Amino acid sequence: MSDRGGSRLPGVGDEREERIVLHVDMDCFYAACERLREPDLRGEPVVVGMGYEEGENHGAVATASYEAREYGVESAQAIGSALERLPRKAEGDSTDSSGADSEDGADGEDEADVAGYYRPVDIEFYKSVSTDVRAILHDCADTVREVSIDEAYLDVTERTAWEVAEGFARHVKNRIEREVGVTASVGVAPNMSAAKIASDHDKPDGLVVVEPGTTRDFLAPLDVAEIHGIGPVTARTLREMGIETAGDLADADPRTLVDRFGERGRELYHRARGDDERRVTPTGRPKSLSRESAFTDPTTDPEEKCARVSTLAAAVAERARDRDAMYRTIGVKVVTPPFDVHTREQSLPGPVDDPELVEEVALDLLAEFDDDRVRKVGVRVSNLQFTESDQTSLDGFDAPSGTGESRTADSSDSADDPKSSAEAADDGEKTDEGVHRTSRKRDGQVSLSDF
DNA sequence: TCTGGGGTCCTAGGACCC
DNA sequence: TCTGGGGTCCTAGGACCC
Repeated sequence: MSDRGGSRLPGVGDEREERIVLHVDMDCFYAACERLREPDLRGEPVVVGMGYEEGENHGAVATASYEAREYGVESAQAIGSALERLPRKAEGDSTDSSGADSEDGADGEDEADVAGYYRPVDIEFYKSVSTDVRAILHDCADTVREVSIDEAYLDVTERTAWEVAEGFARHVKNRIEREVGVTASVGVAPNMSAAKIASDHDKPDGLVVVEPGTTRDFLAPLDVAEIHGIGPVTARTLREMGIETAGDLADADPRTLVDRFGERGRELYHRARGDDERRVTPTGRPKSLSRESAFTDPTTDPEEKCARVSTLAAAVAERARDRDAMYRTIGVKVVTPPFDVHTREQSLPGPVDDPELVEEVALDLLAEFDDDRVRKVGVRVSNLQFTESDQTSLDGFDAPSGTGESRTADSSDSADDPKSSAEAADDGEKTDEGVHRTSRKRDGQVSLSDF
């Protein structure tokens, strides 16, 4: 290619080159997966609910197929509301189905064919489908950043050229559909931000190419809320400032934006102008792991809260162990009505892999909320360090952070199974309010790890 | 919206250190 | 004792994303 910005220092000079970035976004992924193993669902309204169980009406909508959206079913909606708009298809045994709460004055209750298929989330199955898609993506690009189970960025600069980028993207799309059986929408643009918006632009089964030099014009007419990073709160504030479209935002005075939103304001300003210097980098390791769970009805009962937190603590610890992660910070999340989120966390002197300690610290932090009505609780571990210098992710830049520290893996093994006598003695003293908890700990692990 | 679960990043104040 | 400046870590909360 001809030299554009002038030749730079060899090696580091890439920054201003035009990249070719693909954003691949699976269409209604959970619903598509359900259709994969249950082809009769094709063309039918499908609702996949989390926290939902067959025949029940609690939980929330994770994914609604486009057919279901026609009836006003939306993502994140309570299943109960979804059922009001789109009754459950009577399957196998008829009985309840439509009789449920019945609709108040809704029009046709005798239009019996207006009904949808409700399925609980089966994340393991979706992951297996996702794995197949990823294999294709990695085959098509040098760098892949998986953002979630159904979404990824690809840097394909070295694999194609702008003149044929559309064909390249179509090839990726076609492979996914042919080899896996689900459809994706793909956006192609010179940067991540624009590619993301492009993939969203023609959503089911879409393919949108935004060529270099055209991004700003492409973005200008779009609502600010379509920009990644602008949520409801920011969108409202922007509107109050008279900024409604990406074009308005691109023409705004960046100083005003920085005043209102801090450095994020400057970032959004650049995004609106089609400028985004972020490079596509491979998916990194998680920074935190958590589990949370809502009560069917908000509860005041301390025992109920403790029991739930204990369960979550065990689940989080297990999750961490599965991923070879040690953690140095343990926290809880408590949601009180209407929807106030409170977090408390505590850091340890060094990383541990210690389920009992997770539970102990979590319960301790929870105690502050003993008297509160609580609708939801969660447990989280963070400040992770990965023991196995690992295989799992390609591209391992090892030396994640602390250099020699990963060797603590050994100690965790030995400290795990045999309850040392010192530890047993410690447990006996828990009676005194559990205040001294942090200082005692499993000497085996902690002392080895810090300093 | 009457609100499910799992994440990320940013900000801001206080503690502590030099 | 007070003032100045800079840096890091910890904690809590907010906004956002899928």
